[in-house]
Amino acid sequence: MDNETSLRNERKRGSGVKVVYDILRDEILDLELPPGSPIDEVQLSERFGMSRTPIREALVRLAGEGLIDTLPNRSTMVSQIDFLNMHSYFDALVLMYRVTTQLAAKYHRPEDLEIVRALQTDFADAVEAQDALAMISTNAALHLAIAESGRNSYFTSLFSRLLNEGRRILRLYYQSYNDRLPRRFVEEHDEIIDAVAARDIELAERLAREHAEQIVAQIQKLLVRGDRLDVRL
Amino acid sequence: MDNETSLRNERKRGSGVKVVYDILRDEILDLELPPGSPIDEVQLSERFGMSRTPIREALVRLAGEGLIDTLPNRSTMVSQIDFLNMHSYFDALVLMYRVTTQLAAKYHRPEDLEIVRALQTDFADAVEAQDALAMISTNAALHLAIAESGRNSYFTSLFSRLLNEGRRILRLYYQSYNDRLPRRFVEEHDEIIDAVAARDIELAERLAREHAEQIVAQIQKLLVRGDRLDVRL
DNA sequence: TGCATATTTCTTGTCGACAAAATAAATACA
DNA sequence: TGTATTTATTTTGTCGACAAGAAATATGCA
Repeated sequence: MDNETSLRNERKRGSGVKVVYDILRDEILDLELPPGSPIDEVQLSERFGMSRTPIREALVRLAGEGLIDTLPNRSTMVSQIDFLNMHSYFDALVLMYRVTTQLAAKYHRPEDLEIVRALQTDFADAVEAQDALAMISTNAALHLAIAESGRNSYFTSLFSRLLNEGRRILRLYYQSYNDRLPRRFVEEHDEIIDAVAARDIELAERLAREHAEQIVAQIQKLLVRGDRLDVRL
Repeated sequence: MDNETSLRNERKRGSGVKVVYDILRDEILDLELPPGSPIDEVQLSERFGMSRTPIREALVRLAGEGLIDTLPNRSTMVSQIDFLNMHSYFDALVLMYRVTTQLAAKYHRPEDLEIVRALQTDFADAVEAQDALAMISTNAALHLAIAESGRNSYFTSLFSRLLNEGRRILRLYYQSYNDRLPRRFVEEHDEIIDAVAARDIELAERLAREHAEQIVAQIQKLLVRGDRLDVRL
């Protein structure tokens, strides 16, 4: 808290909203603020040492992404994870894995792969170090980089939303593994990247699908058993 | 302008933001506010008879959906239609047509089809009346209803975003037809709905794809010739 | 004591005003 | 006259304060 209030007077105009937005977003996605946590504007304005106006703007943006729910004239709280519609989430996630990887195999440029490979190294390091939070974020960054090399901003932004939403679920998931993840994931990533680099569109799509479906299957073992994951196009 | 200012004193608390948001959104999507139009907060606050605060909140939400662009500390304007990345748009649109229709064939319930059929009637009426704006909105409503009967909120919301974004392009497109649209579209809709009702998943997906690709192809004839529309999964 | 109504408290929604940033206009100087 | 610097204007970002709605508490009455 001290870190934030100390910035009170050395803040650039317009930066406040972004700071609040980023911090709250991370706290929500990392389950530091678990679903259902009340969000109080005055409390936040005291915490960040600014008036309610910029806080409010950050909250509006978070609400726009569905991360918080606002009851009119009443309280606002961190939105619940929708376990009932989890199958929707998994369907969408698998499809986006497939589509973005496939497009990456088609349209990537050499310089994209450098970034991707660097992020894959980061992910491997995180697995080696058994750092769950780092695994989640580097994994997301890696797949987003692949998606971006496919050059379709609509798919990328939906994928990004899904991966973020997933951070909340994955946080639970990784915990169940005692924050240890098999190296197989690292190898699968390598195979996917190789297929993309070789521009083997079908292989890239198949590997991405298998990768995604396997992750989903493992998560589902932990959750209410959804029985509707069979997207075939 | 009078309509809006007259509501100055009879407004329910909290409703202002929604009103401003809805109106501006429609004006942008219907090209009443063409891309690049400057958005002035004080001007809007005078127009709607309220302070800048609720105006600002509406603008933040619009910016969140990419409908306006905000230059920090400077002007904010209606965002440009991205003709350069149009292929991305078409790829995403076609895929969403396919996925949502396919899921509808799988998971729709009888009561969903009543709504869908009613909206199809509305669309047919609009075509008959040669009312371009009505065609655009009823067409979007119809396909969204189909999507919703597929019960995947992630796909539905991306599809909704795409159809809205499309309203700006379609507005140009329909104009090129002199606001007349062939009845073929009505027939194609009927076929799609029948396939969904029969739960013929493959047929529904194929018809939706053909429907979408045909529309896209016709739009592309009007635009910068994009050469990257060949999504095959 | 139990329930309905009134009052208080608490949080959000809105407002008007001020300050900072950027742009446009004006002035000074060569 | 042309350019650089200074000043004014415009527009956004932030603030503190107030009002409305809802929830919590207190009061009145049977």
